[in-house]
Amino acid sequence: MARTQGSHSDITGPRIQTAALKLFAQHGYAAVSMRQIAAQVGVQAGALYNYIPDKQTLLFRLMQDHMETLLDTRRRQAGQGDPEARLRDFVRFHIRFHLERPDAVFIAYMELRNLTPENFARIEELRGNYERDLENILRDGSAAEVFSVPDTKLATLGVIAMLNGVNTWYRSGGRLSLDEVEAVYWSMVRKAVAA
Amino acid sequence: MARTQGSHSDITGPRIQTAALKLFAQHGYAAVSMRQIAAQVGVQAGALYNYIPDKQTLLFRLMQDHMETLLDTRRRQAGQGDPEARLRDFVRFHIRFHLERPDAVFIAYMELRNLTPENFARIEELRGNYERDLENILRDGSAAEVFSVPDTKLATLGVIAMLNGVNTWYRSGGRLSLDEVEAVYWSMVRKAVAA
DNA sequence: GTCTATATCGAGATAGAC
DNA sequence: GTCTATCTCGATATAGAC
Repeated sequence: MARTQGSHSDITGPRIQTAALKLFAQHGYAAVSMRQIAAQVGVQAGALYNYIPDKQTLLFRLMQDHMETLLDTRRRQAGQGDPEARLRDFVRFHIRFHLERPDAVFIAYMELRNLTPENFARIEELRGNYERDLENILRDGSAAEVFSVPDTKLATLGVIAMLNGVNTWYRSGGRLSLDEVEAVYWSMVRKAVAA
Repeated sequence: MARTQGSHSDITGPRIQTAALKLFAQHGYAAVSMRQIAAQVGVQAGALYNYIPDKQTLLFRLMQDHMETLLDTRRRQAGQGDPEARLRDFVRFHIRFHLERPDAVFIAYMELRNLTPENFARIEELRGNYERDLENILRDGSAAEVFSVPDTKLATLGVIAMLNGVNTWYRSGGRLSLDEVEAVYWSMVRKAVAA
């Protein structure tokens, strides 16, 4: 029988994360109230505080989970081979991973300024780890003279910025398939860093 | 003599815009109160409403002013010549213009979702005008076979995304001068679209 | 673990005196 | 044109019953 009260600890926790992710991405962290999140989950606002100490921690955990999933997934999938193959692999991975979770990506990007300084520093450290991955590929390729970039750090930031742009316009079912998008961006990245 | 009351219509209007620009960029539109803006200006909150009908209109005007300044400045400075010269000119202009006003750029990018649908559509139209400028350069260059891009529209978005990234890390007095940054990005863009 | 009720606070916007 | 005072609303977070 349906009940409107009772214990749901197993499902309420994840549902809070999911609801907050969606609402923060849609309206922004500061514009979303705890009441809205609770309504989306189907509980009263007070019940949220059984799962999170406060709103700030909720935001931080969303961003931390996202960044750690990014790093873990990348670590497991990262290919070997020559620098060009590794770069191609990175481009493909980055586009695909980010297109699969647009809400989390959007939040991890747009809500940095709503983190406390301590939380901000922790997220930035994770982001730095990810960027170093690409930077190493570009440095190895430059050393092997298969790439020629005027500045390894700027090339890293430039490539990531270009790839991040995909999330702002791509919609599945649009003019281009995911494979086509990957091919187009790989073509531009490859040429941009080519010797 | 100093006075704490009286008429200041000539200066209060611009000061509201300046204060709002700074505060919105720093904390986000939704997180900034009208009282904060008023305090920065040096008036009481009620006085703001002699200049703006509401907070939403204040945000919209900031973004509209920014986009129209972008389009006007570009129109006056746009160079002629072959597609490669025009592309180089665009890259240089884009980086320089955007680095000169980081707060306005940040807001025009991050606060789109806080606009009403009508205001959003008007800003997006202005942004489309700017993107078409670059798109025409890439199309002309492809037709002349000095460029080779797999998809003109995606190349446009890719280049702009890459260039926008500069604003996230550049600080004057840092490792690279503005001229060096322009040279590095021009090198990457040129190669990315080269035939 | 969730509920209802509430404490405390600050938001956007307006009214009317000066 | 700016002030003070205030209306109305909703925010985060907590307390205690069930």
